[in-house]
Amino acid sequence: MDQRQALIAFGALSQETRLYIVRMLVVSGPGGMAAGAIAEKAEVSPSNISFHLKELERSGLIAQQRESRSIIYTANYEALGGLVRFLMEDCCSGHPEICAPAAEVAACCAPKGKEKLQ
Amino acid sequence: MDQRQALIAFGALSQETRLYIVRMLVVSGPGGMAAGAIAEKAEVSPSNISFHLKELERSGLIAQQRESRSIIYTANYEALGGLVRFLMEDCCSGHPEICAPAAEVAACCAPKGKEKLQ
DNA sequence: TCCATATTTCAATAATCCTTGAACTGTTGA
DNA sequence: TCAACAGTTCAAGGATTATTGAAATATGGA
Repeated sequence: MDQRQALIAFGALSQETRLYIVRMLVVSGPGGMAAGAIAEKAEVSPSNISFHLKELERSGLIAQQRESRSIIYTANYEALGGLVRFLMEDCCSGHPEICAPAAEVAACCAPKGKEKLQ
Repeated sequence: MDQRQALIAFGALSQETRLYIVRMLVVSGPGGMAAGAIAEKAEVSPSNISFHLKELERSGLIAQQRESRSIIYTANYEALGGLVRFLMEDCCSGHPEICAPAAEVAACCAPKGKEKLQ
């Protein structure tokens, strides 16, 4: 994740509908969701959801794949991780204050720590 | 950090000059930087830097304090940490892929791990 | 008090982004 | 092949955001 990509990603996340989509797709997992289902959940028109999905795909935060008539969108976990990484990249130059809360959240994903899912 | 704040923060970070400012302030530490110095580094006009600094302050990602003639801006590490946390909040619902890289970066801030600064 | 410095505010313009509805493309089943 | 379904694309308009330069505010020193 370089600065150019990060700028696009932050821009993508700075719009209500798009932030909602990303969070929905993160939760929905590798199975993803069809564009229509996303539109319904987000309560926006097909053409509008298409506009935002396209923007999110351009940012690399989500990916698409056709499945029969539907187009399935999934979160790109690697890109999201990269963005978090980018945001924290500088913080270790003497400022653990930023990393601290991140480390805290990350802790719940520790290999052995699966007991506290959700 | 709620969704409303996150939206504003992502919007704040989605502009080149502002992303540059934030990264500069994170590195510059608690001492911060004067508006003029920031403008010079970022190579933009005083009125333009003022516009962006105001936007960043509105987002909560930076704070200001007057010091004699200068106005000193500093990064708000807590807000940045909160944003990282917000971005990762959902990922533990079965998707350690997002947290993994974050945990990796965060690791360098571990209490005992100060040997690997920068 | 007056001037210089440091920065902000304001108004106008330019640029970008979002929404909408109509038309278009691809896919499936009758 | 045709109709229905699932989405996308496009153009127009509205809304928001960014840039610019001129004027205003605040501070400190002569």
